Amino acid sequence: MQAPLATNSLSHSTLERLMHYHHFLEKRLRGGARTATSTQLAESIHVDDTLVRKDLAMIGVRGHPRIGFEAAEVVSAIRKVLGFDKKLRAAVVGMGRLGSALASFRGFGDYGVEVCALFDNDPIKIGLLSGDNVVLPLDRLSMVVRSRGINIVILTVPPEAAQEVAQLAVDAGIEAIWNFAGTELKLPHDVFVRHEHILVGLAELAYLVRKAENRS
Amino acid sequence: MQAPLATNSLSHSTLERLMHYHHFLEKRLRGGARTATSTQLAESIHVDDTLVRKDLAMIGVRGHPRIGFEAAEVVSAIRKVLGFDKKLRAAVVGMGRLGSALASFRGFGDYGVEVCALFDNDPIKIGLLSGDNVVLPLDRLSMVVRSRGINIVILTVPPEAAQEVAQLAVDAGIEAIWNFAGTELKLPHDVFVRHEHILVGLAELAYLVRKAENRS
DNA sequence: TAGATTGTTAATCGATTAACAATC
DNA sequence: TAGATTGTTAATCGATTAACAATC
Repeated sequence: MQAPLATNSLSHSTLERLMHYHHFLEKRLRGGARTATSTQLAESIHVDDTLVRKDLAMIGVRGHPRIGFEAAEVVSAIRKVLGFDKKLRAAVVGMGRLGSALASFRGFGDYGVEVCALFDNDPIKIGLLSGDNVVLPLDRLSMVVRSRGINIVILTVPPEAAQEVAQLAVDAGIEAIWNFAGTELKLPHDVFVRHEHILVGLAELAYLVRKAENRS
Repeated sequence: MQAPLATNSLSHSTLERLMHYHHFLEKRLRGGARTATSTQLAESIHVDDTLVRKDLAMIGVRGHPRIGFEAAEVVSAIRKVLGFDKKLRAAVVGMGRLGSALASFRGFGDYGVEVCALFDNDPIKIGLLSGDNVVLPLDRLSMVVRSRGINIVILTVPPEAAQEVAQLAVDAGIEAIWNFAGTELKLPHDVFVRHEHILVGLAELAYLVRKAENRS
C-alpha cells in the first residue's frame, strides 16, 4: 500500500514545503477536516498547485480526483519521510537568552527531537532548572553526550567560544551542530552543521521596506 | 565612479550571499587585510567563484586582476545596495524568552535597524528594563508606533494573539512584520511579512542525521 | 454524464557553472 | 613576459509552471 518511499535527497526548499504541509494539515485535522486539495495546500504557502502534487507524489501519497488528499495520510507520509518518529536527542550549549529560549521551545517534540541536556560554564547558571533539565557545567559535556547518546548540539555560546565548544562536542561523538554563534566552524566532514544566521531574515525585510520607501 | 547601482530586486539567495560577503569582509578588514579575491569569498560560503564575481558586478563593484576586490569598497557597496545606512526602527512585541533574546541582540545596528520599543501585556513584565528600553503595555503600541515612527514589528507573541496584535500594528501604520508566532497572518498586501519558522532548520539537520544513520 | 481534481510530460524560467578572452 | 585573477557569454542544471489527459 505504501508507495516507493522516496528518494535520494530532499532539497532545502522541498523540505521547507513538506514542513508547511505538515503544519497546515495538522491544524486542519484538529479543525475536524479530513481532506485537503492541492489547491488549498498551494494557497496556504503561496506556491503552484502542481508543485504540491509533485511533492506529494514524491513522498508516495496519491490523491483522489474530486476529493483531494487524505490529510492524515499525507501527515504520516511526511513524518515517515522526514523520520520524525525516530527520536533524536539534543543538548543546548550556552544558556544565554537565546539558548534559554530555544531550550524552552515547545515544538521540538513534534519533529522527534528532544532537548535533554543543557550546558553553560557560568557558575550562576549551573544548577538552574529549565523545563525538565538542569543546567550542567561545560566540562560534563563530553560525558553526558556519550552517556545519553546525544545526537545534536544546539550551539548558542558567544562567537569566541564556538569553535572550542564545537570541537568538544565533536570529540564526544556528536553528529550535528545547529550553530547560532555567528562564526564559521571548522569541523570534520561527517559532522552536519547548519549555520543559523537569523538576522538575514530581518535584513531582507528591511531591504524590502527601504525599497518601498524609495519608490514612493 | 559609482556604477549603475543595481537593480530591480534581489532574490533571497543573492541577499543571503551579500550578507555573507559583508560579514566576511568586515572580519577581514578588522584583521588588517585590504583585499579579497573572488575565490576566497567563494570558499568562505561554499559557492562558485564565478557567482561571487557576478554578485559583485551586479552591485557595481569592479575587481582588479591579480589583486582581487577592495574589501572596504565591497562592504560599502553592499551597505548601499541593502540600504543599511538608512535607519529603520523596530519594536519587539511579546517579551517572552525569544522576544527578550531578540531585544537584547547586538547586531541589529550593523544592518541599520534599531530596536527602540518593547511591548507586553503581562503586568509583571511591564516596566522592566532591557537594554535601553522599558517594556510598555500593549495598549501603548499604537501611540508609540506613530510617535516614534516605528517601521518594523518583531512579533514574538503566542500564536493565539498574533493576528490581533499584528492588526493593531498595521492600523498604527507599521510597514513590516517579522513574524515568529508560527501562524499565518492575514494582512494588507502593502505590509511586508516574513514568517520565521525557526524549527525548519532543526528539522533539516535532523533529517540529515537520520539519513546518515539509516545508511550505516 | 459533467465537472472537479489528480498525475505526468513537456516547456519555461532562473540560478549556477563552465569556458575563455581581457586585464594588469 | 607569464601568471593570476577578473568579467562576460554561453551552457547546464534544477526547480517551477503550463498543458492536458486520466480519473472518479
